[in-house]
Amino acid sequence: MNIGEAAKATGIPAKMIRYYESIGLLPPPNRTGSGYRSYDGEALHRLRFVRRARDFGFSMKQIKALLRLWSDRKRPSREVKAIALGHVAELNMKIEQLTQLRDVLADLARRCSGDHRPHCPILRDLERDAHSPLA
Amino acid sequence: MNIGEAAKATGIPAKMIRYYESIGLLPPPNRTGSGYRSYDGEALHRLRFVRRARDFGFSMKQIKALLRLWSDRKRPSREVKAIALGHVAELNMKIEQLTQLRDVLADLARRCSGDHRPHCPILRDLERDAHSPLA
DNA sequence: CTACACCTTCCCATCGTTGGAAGGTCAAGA
DNA sequence: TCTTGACCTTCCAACGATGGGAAGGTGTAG
Repeated sequence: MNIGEAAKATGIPAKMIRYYESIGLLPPPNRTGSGYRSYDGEALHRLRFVRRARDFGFSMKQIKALLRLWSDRKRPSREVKAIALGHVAELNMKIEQLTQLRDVLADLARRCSGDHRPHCPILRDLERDAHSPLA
Repeated sequence: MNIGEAAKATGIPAKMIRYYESIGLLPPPNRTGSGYRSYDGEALHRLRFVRRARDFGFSMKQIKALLRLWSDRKRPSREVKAIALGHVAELNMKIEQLTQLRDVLADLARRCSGDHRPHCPILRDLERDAHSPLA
C-alpha cells in the first residue's frame, strides 16, 4: 500500500504523512525497491490514531506522548487521563475567551444600525484606549 | 516619540509595529535624521485601534478593511457591521467545535479510571476508525 | 570617553499545513 | 515499444502572527 492509498484510507494527506514521519511521529515505513513508501495494517492503525487525535485538537507533542502510551501495554491510565484533562483545560480556556469576545462583539454589532449612516458603535469601541482587553 | 515609547504606550511590541508596517497595515512613519521611526498622536491612535481589533481576534485582513472604513467618514455602518457579524459567525463556529471536542474528551476522561491500570477508554476511542470527526 | 539602552535591518524559528518544482516510477493504451 | 498520465521521491517556500537574536548605528548619562 503506497502513500497515496494510505492517505485515502486514513484521510491524512500524503504530504502530512511524510511530515509526521519527518518529525518522528511515525516510524519510517518500509520502502519498495524503487523507494516508494509502503504501509501495512499496523502503520495504517497508527495513522488513524494520529488522525483521530488531531481531530481532537491534540498538539503534536501531546500526540507523541499518547502514541508512546498507546504502544505501552503496561501504561497507567493515569498518564493518559492527565494528558486528556490537560487538553480539556486548554479547550475550556479557549472557549471562555472566544465566548467573551463573541459576546462583546455581538453586542456592539447589535447596537450598530447597519445602514447607510456612518455612525457605528463598533468602530467607536475599537478606538478606545484599552490596554487590558475587553474591560 | 520613538518606536519603544510607542510600544509602551499602545501595548504592541516594537517588533509587531514594524511587522504591521511591513505588511501595509500601518503607513510608514516619519523618520528622525538618524533613521529612527517617529510616531505622533494620530499614529498612536491608529496603533491602539489595531491593538484593540487584535484583542477582538480580527484577522489582519479584517483589520485592514476596518482601518479603511475607520478613516472613511462617509462609510456606511452596514459594511462595518458585516465584518463584525462575519467575525461573530466565525467565533460561533469555533466555539461550537471546541465545545463539542471538549464534551467528548471530558466524557472519555470521566470514564477513565486514571490509576495504575492500563485500561483506558481514551486510547480505546483514539483507536477508532473515524473518518468524520467525533461521530 | 565610555557605558548602556535604544534604534536599524536582516535572518531564522515556531506550528501545522499546503503548494510547487524537478526528477524518477508504474501501469495502461496505441 | 513508445507515450501519456498519474503517481512517487526530495527539497524549498509560503502562510499568520509572533519571538529571538545578530550586527551595526545612535542617544544620553556619568
